[in-house]
Amino acid sequence: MERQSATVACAQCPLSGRKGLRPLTPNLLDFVQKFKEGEVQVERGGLVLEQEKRSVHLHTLLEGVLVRFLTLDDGRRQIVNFMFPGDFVGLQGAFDDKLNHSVQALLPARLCNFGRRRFYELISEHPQLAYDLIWLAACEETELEDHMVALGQRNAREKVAYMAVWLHDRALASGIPVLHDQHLDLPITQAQIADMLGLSLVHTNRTLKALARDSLLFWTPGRISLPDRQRAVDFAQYEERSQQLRPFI
Amino acid sequence: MERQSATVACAQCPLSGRKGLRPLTPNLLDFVQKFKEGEVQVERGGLVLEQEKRSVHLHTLLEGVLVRFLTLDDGRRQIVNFMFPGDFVGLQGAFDDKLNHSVQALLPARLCNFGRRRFYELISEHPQLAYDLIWLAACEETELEDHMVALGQRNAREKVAYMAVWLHDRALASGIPVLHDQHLDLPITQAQIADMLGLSLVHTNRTLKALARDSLLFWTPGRISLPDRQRAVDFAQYEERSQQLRPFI
DNA sequence: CGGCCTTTTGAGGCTACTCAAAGCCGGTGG
DNA sequence: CCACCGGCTTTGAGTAGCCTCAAAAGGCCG
Repeated sequence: MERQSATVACAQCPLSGRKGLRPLTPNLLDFVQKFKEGEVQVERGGLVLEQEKRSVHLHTLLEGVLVRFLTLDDGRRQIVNFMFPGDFVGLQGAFDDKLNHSVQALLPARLCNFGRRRFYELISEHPQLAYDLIWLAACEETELEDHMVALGQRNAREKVAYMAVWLHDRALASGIPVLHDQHLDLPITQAQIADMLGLSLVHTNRTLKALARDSLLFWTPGRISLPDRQRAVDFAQYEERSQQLRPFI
Repeated sequence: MERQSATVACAQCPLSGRKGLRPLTPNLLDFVQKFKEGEVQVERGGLVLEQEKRSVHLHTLLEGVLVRFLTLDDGRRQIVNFMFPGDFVGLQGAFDDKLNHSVQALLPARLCNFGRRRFYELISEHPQLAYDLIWLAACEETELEDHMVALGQRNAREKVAYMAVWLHDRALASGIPVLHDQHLDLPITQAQIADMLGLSLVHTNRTLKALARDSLLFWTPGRISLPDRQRAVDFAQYEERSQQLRPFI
């Protein structure tokens, strides 16, 4: 499921220069290097973090896409967010002994490891890093709030449209290829769409069909196509967020 | 709606020694004092922050209870969280020019003001403050995730039970009085319950009736009573979170 | 007393759910 | 090379949970 992989020096961090991300200064790269404790590679479907367990590491996602979800005792699942390169993974692990959520790889992923024990040390010497982490946490909060609006206030079709546009935006903003600005290749199953939007699997399928019939969006296995983004945005009442360059650590 | 009020020195901060909160060291109190730019008092129903606007200040909630919500263009509202004394209000305002949500006072509230411009300065000199802020942000994230599970996976009765138990927990943990460990006095309208849980007003009302019929909980205007907390917890599949002392700034 | 906000109740309808089963596709092994 | 298997998608049928429209009742305040 997981395996260690050859570690890349921070100076060669694949995130430096990645579209949408604000590069770290050489000075900070040097500093962060001292905290990097190798990398993990996780294949498609593999678990990065597991709910109820405690994590030894915090991570930065170097490559790939992740899903974050909670599971109830009776098996119901709620996907709370997707994570893209540059995102900080497992922040809660720095404070709580038990994790609130699980994290799974949607695409083969590579993550950078930081020791949980040295977290305070990591942020205390360079306030810039602390500032950036708070920034990322604030972004994350904004995203969750937007997802909540979708969950609570939108109907099935609006929900799916919202999710499609959001994924497109997020992919574009983090340098995941989007062919012709329309086609996003991500292996998201209908069961996952259902678990994110609080819909049943069957109704999710029918809703996808309906949206395709109206040519609003085509969510085929492995690909999300938005022939007319603006129309989808309007339909979903999607609220555009300012796309600043995101920091990463 | 808002008015300035007599400022209290940080050394006399009403949050020091408040139940559930970890007091600041005299050293830090002194430091924070330099950033305090007065207070605001907001009456019941008054707006603390407004969506789409930019805020000049960040705040710490000294007294009272707040609701945080987003509004769609067509008027649909989604309440995303409630805030209790010690909570940091308006973190997003430190980074984005436009706020994602509005914040309204549920009880008469008093807030401490910090200048948005000096945010970096505030966290950079004392890493402890940065660390605490990241902690609070992580807590907030956990809460939102739990709310999302309620929104996406629970039915109407479970949702209401979840919300009641959660509010009780949060009130207890921040020193809001809960009579006999059962009765929490909070003026939450059925419309607000509906807006938090993604239910219609009518159905919310019927659900409350049904829960009262089963003696699971009594949510009368102005008061939430839980005669048997454990039964409500089980019914809602409420997940208990570790209650550590929360930091505040 | 009148007006406004909130709560309550009734009736009818649609959205989304459950149960069930078939089709599809890629992978595996005989 | 083909049969088999498991995971995912698709479709049908019937139903229940929740919604909308509508209106009355209760409570608070000027």
